[in-house]
Amino acid sequence: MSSFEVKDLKELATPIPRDGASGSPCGACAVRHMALCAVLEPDELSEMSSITTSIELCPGDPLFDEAEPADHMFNVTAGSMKIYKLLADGRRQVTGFLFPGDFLGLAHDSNYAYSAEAVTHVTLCRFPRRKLEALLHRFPKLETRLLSMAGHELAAAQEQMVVLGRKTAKEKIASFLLSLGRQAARRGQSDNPVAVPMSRADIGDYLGLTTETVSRTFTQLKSNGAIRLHSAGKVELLDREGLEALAEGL
Amino acid sequence: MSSFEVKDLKELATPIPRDGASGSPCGACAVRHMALCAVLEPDELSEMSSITTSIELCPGDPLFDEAEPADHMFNVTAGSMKIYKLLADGRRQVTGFLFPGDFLGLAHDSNYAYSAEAVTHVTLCRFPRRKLEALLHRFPKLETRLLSMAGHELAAAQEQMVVLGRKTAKEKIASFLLSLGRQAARRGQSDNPVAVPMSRADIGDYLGLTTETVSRTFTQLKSNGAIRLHSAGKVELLDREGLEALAEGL
DNA sequence: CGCTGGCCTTGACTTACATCAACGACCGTC
DNA sequence: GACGGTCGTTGATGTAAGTCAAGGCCAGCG
Repeated sequence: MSSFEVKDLKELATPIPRDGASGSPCGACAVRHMALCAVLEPDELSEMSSITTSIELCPGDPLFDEAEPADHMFNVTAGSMKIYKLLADGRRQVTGFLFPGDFLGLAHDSNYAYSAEAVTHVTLCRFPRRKLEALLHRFPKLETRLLSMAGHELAAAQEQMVVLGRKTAKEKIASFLLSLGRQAARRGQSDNPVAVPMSRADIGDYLGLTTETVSRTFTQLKSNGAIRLHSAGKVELLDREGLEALAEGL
Repeated sequence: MSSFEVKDLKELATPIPRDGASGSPCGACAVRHMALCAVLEPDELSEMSSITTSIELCPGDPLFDEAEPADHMFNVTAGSMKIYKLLADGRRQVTGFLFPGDFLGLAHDSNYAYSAEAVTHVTLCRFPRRKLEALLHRFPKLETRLLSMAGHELAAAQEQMVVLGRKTAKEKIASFLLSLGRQAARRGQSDNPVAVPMSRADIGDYLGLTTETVSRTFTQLKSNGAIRLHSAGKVELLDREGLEALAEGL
């Protein structure tokens, strides 16, 4: 089955593995090649499928909260989410945005280290933690895959530290747009114009800025001719070179 | 062999696994219980030892540079290191400080994602990447262990994003001192006074501040009576409660 | 259709931290 | 034991981004 054939509308509309029952709904999953389960053979996949529940969230719905017992792990199959941490007085740091294929819920102790919330309408696969861990031990290549994904996340986290610690507002926004674009491209979606589904407040909390500064910086880049703001959260990158130079600190 | 017996000076002075030869110098390693190799049995350990080379660095010595081919992975056995990324114009973000037991060199592609440099005199175990990866596949529990360490690092990275994105200079310094203390305690070292082996410039580059601001903030906390600066990079935490309140944003 | 309530944008003003510039403390070297 | 260098501290000033406040733009809804 080529990925060509897979990409028709009907299948894109139902990438959700359903609980139990039919052999492996994962077979038709549009994001499987990006997800944890990419490394599994059909028979292994059906085992994974058997511990999987499908979940849907509306924009703003919480998936779990920081410090809550980490009983499940998840795989985003459609839509976008944000994960964040709060300070006692309500200051918020969004530590990441998640897209189809992304895994979440890796907890280093028994509780979640962050909160997770839907940005758009979202569908996920949910795995009971203990059962998934058992599967990781049965299929070491699954663990290898997870380690590789964790390595990616770690590299992304370090990159984000550079953004937060050492870049100006303009450089932060440029980096953010380019990174959204790169992620969209990896998923085979348009990276220009790039979809920006999250609010100015979320972007600010991700970049260590206020909504006002985010807004001002967008209009500044717009007047520069570097970007154009379309409706429905689409941003067109008119001067990618310039944005890249900005993002690298040139 | 209880960890009681192990803790005499002679052995602490030679935690370095040597290349090839004698059965397993790792048996005497003071940091093994914290390191990747903690999960291995003696016979497995000697296999690991057989691919290990011991390395020493003086303060300021580079271990590897960002974008260099990632041919080796490392385990810190003594001293402290920093890892950092640079922007094109020289701005630097220190993404972490490493201490005995810490692992480094996990690269998500074929090149290192950051530079690593010794802060103090450092000893490390060096593993050829391909050989260590082979060992990971032979001993899945090694991979499980690495995944768990990566999970820890990821959680630490997210915590650091909160620090960088949303905390004031005073809160950053308070968080930093407490985190150094926690790490020291995990290694069985004093967390009060806490050892601060790195320079003001390194601290600034870790916290997204200038050396001047770091210095001023230290003196401010000193006048508050929250800390006392000793010689040799020791900082005494006089008001831990106050510092913790600061760090949490209260 | 006009009202209401989110978002987003823009403007005026404030501020925490950066920058620029001395100066002091320490340390090894000759 | 004076000298040069590095690192840390302190002071004066500048500025990027935050804060406070007001409108604008929709989308949903009575």
